[in-house]
Amino acid sequence: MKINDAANVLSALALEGRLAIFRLLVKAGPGGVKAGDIAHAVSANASTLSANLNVLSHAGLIEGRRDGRAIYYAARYDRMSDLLAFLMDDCCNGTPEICLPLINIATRAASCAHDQAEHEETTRSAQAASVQA
Amino acid sequence: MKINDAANVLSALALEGRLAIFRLLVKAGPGGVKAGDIAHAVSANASTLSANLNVLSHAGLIEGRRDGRAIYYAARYDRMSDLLAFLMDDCCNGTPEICLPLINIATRAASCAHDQAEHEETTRSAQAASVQA
DNA sequence: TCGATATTTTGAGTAATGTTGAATTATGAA
DNA sequence: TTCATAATTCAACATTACTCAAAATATCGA
Repeated sequence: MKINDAANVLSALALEGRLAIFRLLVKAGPGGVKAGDIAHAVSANASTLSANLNVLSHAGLIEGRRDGRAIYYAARYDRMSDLLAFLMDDCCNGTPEICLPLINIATRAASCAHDQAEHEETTRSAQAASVQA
Repeated sequence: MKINDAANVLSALALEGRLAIFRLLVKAGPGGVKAGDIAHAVSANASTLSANLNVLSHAGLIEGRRDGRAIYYAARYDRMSDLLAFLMDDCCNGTPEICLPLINIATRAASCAHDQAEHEETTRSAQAASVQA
């Protein structure tokens, strides 16, 4: 990912209303949510919502698929992870030992995935995974 | 971290020029970089730079410390990790198994910290750390 | 104190962004 | 075909954001 691309994605997320939309879609999962339901959930005017969906869409963060008269929007996790990789890169290439707080949240996220995958010893593995500072 | 706070931080990073500044400071480490040197590195006008440093500063992403007539600016890693934690949270609370690409970059980042800390078997541990999809 | 250096603040001009109601397009059902 | 529903596009407006030169502030050395 290039820096201007990253700036574009960040800018798409930089408005509270759009960030709320994106988070809703991340939580909702790959099935997506109808535009109308999104509008209701974040209490937004229809045209405002449409404009904001368009911005998120152009940034590659979400995608829409038509089903009847509804359009379902879903988060693109790959794009999100590209952004996070871009943001973390500098830390790795620079002075990694400084980035521990950042690394710790990454580790916590990773353990959350394992917990989900394995369904066992949730708390213990989360603690064990944490890097000590 | 609240959503409006997150939107604010994202908005501070959402301009290519500011993102370049922030990345420079992340790479530079806790010692920071003189404002003048930043201006030279990103080839920015002095007042433009000052305005942008101010935005990053208000977002809590950097902080300045005066040393003689120079002011050194340094990245605040804790703030950055707060943001990343905020962005990853939804994934954990929603449908974690979907977030694997995202989790993988987190794991890679974590292993990069371990590599730095332990200085051994760099490639093997990075591969082992990766979650299989 | 005076001059030089480093940075910020101010003020102005320009560009970009966000919001909204009204009109439009697309789909499905009677 | 005609009507109702779902969503987008359009056009206008208000607001905010960006950049820059010039002036102001702060610090240091002579």
